[in-house]
Amino acid sequence: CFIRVHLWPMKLREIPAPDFDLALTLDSGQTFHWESLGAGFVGAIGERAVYVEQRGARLFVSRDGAEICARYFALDHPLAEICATLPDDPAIQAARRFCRGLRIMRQPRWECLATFITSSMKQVAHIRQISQTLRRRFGAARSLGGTTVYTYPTAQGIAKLEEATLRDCALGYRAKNLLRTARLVASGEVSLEQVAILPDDALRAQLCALPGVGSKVAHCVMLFAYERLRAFPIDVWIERVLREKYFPRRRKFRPGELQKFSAKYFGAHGGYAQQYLFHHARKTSPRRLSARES
DNA sequence: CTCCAGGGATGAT
DNA sequence: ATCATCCATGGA
Repeated sequence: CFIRVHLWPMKLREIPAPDFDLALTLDSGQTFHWESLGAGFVGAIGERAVYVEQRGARLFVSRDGAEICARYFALDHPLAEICATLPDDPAIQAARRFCRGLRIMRQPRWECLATFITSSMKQVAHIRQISQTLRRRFGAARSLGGTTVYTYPTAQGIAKLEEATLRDCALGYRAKNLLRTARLVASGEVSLEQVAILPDDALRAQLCALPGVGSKVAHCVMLFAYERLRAFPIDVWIERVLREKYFPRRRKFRPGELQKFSAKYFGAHGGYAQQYLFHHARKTSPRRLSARES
């Protein structure tokens, strides 16, 4: 099977992908570097450049990326079973309908951690811009189908830089946090691989010890890079959803109270519930464009 | 112009 | 223990 992408024809391999929506998953705020190309997308999965295109319940993937893609997009997650364990309330029902085929991906640890350190108080569009700038300036170039994709810079690569160099990438105050965390990881003082054996609470504590990592970022990294499907990141969107849909009368919440409620209420696959609620809210929220209706 | 964004760290009550 | 403030930057 061939497809012509840009200049060069590329050999593709087909893999089954039932209950999966590629475009939806790539647009759900988990990763920030995939680019639309032709009928599909190009991006890097770790050190490898990949082209992937969906036709119905099948993916067509650049030749050496099939297994990597299947793992990256978590095509083995039993989505129907996972969804069956989520609470069956109106908010979840609406979010599930809207997010059919959205999967929680398995991302490389450092790349996910670093990206979410740079995500603090940033819109998705700008997180993408920061990710691409870091990749183009400090990552490795890989040519694919006539275009070039860039890997995410390693911790060692970031650790060598000066803070001012990172600030030039529009990182703002996040530059210091990214640099300090990169140096901790690059020096081996912290091993992102070794902490993977820890139970949820201990893993979260280790992640929160890193500069620029608090509760929200730690939950994101646990969910997107450590297969902790219980993790429930609470950002401004999710807090809004929880307040409106589950506590419409309440005003005050003690710190951690919503986190605790979510852990108990959404359960073992709460991360899926969170991602569905997040994406549904973000994509359907009324885009206030200073309504002039006079 | 103002408001806000997949927050975190710090210091004051 | 909770709360207030600051931190940079760009899109809407």
